[in-house]
Amino acid sequence: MPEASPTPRDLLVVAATRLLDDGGPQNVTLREVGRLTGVSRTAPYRHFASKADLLATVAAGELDRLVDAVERSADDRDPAARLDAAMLGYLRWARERPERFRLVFGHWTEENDDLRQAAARANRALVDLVGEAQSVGGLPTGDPWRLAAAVRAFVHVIAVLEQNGHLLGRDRAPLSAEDLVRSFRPGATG
Amino acid sequence: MPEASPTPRDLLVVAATRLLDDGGPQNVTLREVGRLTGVSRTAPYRHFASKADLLATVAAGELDRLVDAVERSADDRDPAARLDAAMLGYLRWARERPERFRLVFGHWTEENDDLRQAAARANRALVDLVGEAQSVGGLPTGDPWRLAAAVRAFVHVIAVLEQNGHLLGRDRAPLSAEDLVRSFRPGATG
DNA sequence: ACCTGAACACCGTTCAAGT
DNA sequence: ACCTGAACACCGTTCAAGT
Repeated sequence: MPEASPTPRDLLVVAATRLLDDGGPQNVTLREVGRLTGVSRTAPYRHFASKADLLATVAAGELDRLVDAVERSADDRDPAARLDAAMLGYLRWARERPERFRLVFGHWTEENDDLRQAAARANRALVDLVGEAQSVGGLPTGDPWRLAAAVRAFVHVIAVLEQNGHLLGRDRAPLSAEDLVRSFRPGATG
Repeated sequence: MPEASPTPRDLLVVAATRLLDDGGPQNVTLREVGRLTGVSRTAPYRHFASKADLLATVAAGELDRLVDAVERSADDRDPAARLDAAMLGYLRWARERPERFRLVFGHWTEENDDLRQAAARANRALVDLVGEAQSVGGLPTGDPWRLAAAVRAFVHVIAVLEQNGHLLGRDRAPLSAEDLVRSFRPGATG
């Protein structure tokens, strides 16, 4: 069966994502989003309540894609290596799409059902990965939700630090984000 | 001797900081900064090249204050507790001034000499604290610069995670940022 | 169900001119 | 050394009106 043809709404999201990649949320203007999709500059208001709502929709979609990318990174790995591979996949996604990464975890969006559901899905996927790692002995036992929070915090922090240049040395070699991630060996999480 | 009376430039920075606290960088408009200080809306351009330059100046000043607050937190502590106290001071500063914290480490400013110098001072202060902790056995030996980078990364990450709500659980108790900071016990740092 | 055009209240920035 | 006022090219958002 053929691809469902994209709705006007989908086209607006695609255009907004392009503008986001080009220059961050400030570069996303509803007027330009309209122009890029061949409609007037007020047409986006037929589909989104505001610019913040449009950005929240973009963020929800990108969070889903982040989860997909992380899960693909873990595929085809032996069980012991899956969590490490997933963390490296997260890091790579953040590095290759810095503006989307900042949008997803930043303060540009509004409370929005799409975004809340995407966040819930993302958390569920991570808890599954962590539970799996526990079952093959790659992580200590304990509340998987709590351990997943630690994993998420750790890898997220590394990604943020790398984006903000905190890992760079001026006269010495930069710290490797990948090395830092691979060094993650949590103790008990009582 | 009396306080040096604030220059027009200082007043603009104060007004910008107030607007920043109230609503983030988007809430800082040069027009309103001018109005708050009793000058016209284009007067700020006599002192700053652009809005980004004004924000970079604010960021430089706030980074200095962050360093001051961190050093005050470490004062009057026995040597073994100084580094922990400093990290908790960093955390508290970030929590109490979220907009300034995001500005200092965010992407709203321009390359700017004030900001570069403030960053250099901040790093020097942290390397000193780490060297001191090493000398009393509170941290493993090794390149202090490299270890300082790890400390900075760790505490910064905790602060970011807390601000972004990554430490909250829906049905369970939130992770304590303070507990996480106190759990920082680095191993060898290659 | 989707779009348009005019309008309102804002922005950052430049520039000629003033004291 | 510092400030003003007019102007330009933008914004997000609303609304009456159209198909």
